[in-house]
Amino acid sequence: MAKKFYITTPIYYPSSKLHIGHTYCTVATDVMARYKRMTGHEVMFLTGTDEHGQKIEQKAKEAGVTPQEFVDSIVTAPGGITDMWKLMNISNDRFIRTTDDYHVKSIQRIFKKMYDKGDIYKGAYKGKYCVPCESFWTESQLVDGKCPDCGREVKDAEEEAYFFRLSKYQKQIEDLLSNTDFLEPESRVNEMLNNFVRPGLEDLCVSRTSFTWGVPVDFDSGHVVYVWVDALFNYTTALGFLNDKYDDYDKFWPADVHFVGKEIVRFHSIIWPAMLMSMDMPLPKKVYGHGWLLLDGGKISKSKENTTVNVIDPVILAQRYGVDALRYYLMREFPFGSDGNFSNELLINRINIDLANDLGNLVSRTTAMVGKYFAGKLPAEQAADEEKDAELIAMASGLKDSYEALMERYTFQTAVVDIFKVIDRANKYIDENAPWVLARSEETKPRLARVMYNLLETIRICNILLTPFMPDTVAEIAKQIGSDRNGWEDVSWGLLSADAQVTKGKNLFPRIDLKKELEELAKIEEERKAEEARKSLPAVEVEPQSAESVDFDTFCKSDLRVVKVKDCQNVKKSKKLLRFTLDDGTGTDRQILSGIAMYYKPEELVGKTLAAIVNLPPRKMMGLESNGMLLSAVHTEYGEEKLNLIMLDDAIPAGAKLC
RNA sequence: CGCGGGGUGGAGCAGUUCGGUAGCUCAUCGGGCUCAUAACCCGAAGGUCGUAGGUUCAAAUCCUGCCCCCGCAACCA
Repeated sequence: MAKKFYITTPIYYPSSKLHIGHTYCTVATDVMARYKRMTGHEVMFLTGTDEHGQKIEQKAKEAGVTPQEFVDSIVTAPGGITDMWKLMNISNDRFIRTTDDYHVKSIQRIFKKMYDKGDIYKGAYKGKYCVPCESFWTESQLVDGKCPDCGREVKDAEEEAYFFRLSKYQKQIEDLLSNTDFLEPESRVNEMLNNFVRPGLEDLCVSRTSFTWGVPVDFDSGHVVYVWVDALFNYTTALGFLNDKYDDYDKFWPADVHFVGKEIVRFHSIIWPAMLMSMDMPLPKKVYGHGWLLLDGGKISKSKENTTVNVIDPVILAQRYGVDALRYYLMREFPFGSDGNFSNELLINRINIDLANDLGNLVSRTTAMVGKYFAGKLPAEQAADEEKDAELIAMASGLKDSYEALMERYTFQTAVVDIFKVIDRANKYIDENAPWVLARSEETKPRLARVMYNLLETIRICNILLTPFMPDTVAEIAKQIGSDRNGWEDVSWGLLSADAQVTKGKNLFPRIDLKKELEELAKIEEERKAEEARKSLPAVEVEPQSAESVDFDTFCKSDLRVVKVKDCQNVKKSKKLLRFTLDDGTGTDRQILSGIAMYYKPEELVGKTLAAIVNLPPRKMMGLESNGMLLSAVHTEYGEEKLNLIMLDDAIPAGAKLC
């Protein structure tokens, strides 16, 4: 009976297109799944999408479609997520959508079960309520104690909601994290314990009444199941837990490993096991929190509108360089557990150096020589191995064990690096033996044949081990060296048949002209961005005028004054705040903080004449006091917010009143 | 004292678990080869491993203080 292996990616939230960060996680999972299949396991590889929630509901509304139509357009439509995984050669066995009928039914049953057990109870979600907006806010969401949407007063209110007794599992979770290797890498464990577990776990709100796009609580209409129960249990419903769609729960649960990004480690290492404990279900054997791909050292974000940071489109990269090159880069460039940099330059260099120069070129020169010297077929007559062949053969033969150990620990980077050490050694071996010299005399032909055989054999072994990373390339190389022994059990020296038909094929990885290519990419990116902006967003938008009137006396209470900028500095540790020292005509400097650092450099504002309201109550920001507010004009251009300070004629003296 | 990650030749990284000659790729310089994708092979120069102290026969690695960078959080009148 084959050993079982169940592995999952997170289910992604399809509020917009996925980016290379999602690709990274999914590729890593795919590599692991393929590795396990290769080594004889019966694998279940699950990925999918988490399609409920307020944000999707909102986005759909904006787009003028139903939530279901909205998620369909991102998940299953041409060019959607399922297409993307096909393009990336992802070998998932199943794809779950939380809107799938069977999942919804299962979740309702799970929710009821936890309720019946008493681990889910009805309580009240205390907060601030804004009557006109009909919305709930938490204390921290309020702006100056008022509704962040409309700015009106809010009042204490309670919303009925269901809670999960997370606190009940405090001890067990603490024990699970601190005494087992449930969560890896270890650096994440401390983070969880210090931040969340040791301070005390609070019961978790698991239902909402503020939106409807979710799994309905079937015994209490008006409530929908909030993300935790809905999304996390996907790992079991996709196996048929409490539904009839599938029948693999007993076979595959518990999962061998959940691969997750570090931002959701918390949910998977605290909430998820607690809920499973509540359900008396076995826990997954491991949760592995991988790192993030950083762009120029900064986080990739779906919503980031910052102009200098572009969201990398994996589709474009895969089309230009090939899926395998991209997959290889993602696994090779940095360790799986830590953050790593992504840039087009790093990617192209990696492709050129490892794939074109080392691997591609090795295959190319080897197959070319077998073709040239032996018409594609090595003769039976071969010399015995010599002393100087030993190192190459030993390296290639010894690779399997270390590779296996590394893959089992998810150290993909090192596994790949080790393979390439052997590939490097093979290139050196060619130089040492100078086959072109051996080819000059009939006498040395048997030796030549042996050298070529050793090269082919080295390539064959490395090639098999690269299978999880570059499935297409591996098949092509096997074809070129004429190998029909390409399985895990074939990773053993000397199995290539002596008369294998070798064919020099196309270049596996053509070299890329770095400079030219970077220019091309920059051009594509620019065009794409301009196009998108023009297509989907209006050139200029302004906020609609207020319907509410303000009486004259109230307006007159605002003391608006002309001020001169004496000094302006960035506030340390803040991206948004500038600290102004102003002359307001009183003779005493006035300090105002303004969140406009994204729009202005401090030095360009010194000496300017601006307008400010000066009789606002003082307010502290980042520990500094702000006395008033600078006036500026805001509008939106192609979806991007623009801000201009109101600049006045420098002839106006400081302190002049605006009325 | 909010939490976490990090600072290693010009660039990007490994090494830190379990102290013992500081390693890889690129870039630079010199040489070799001509089978191959202007690629491959050899050699050289270049590092007080952020900083100050401590433990030790021995510290990039263990301990303590400090500085700087990044992410989360907060803030954005």
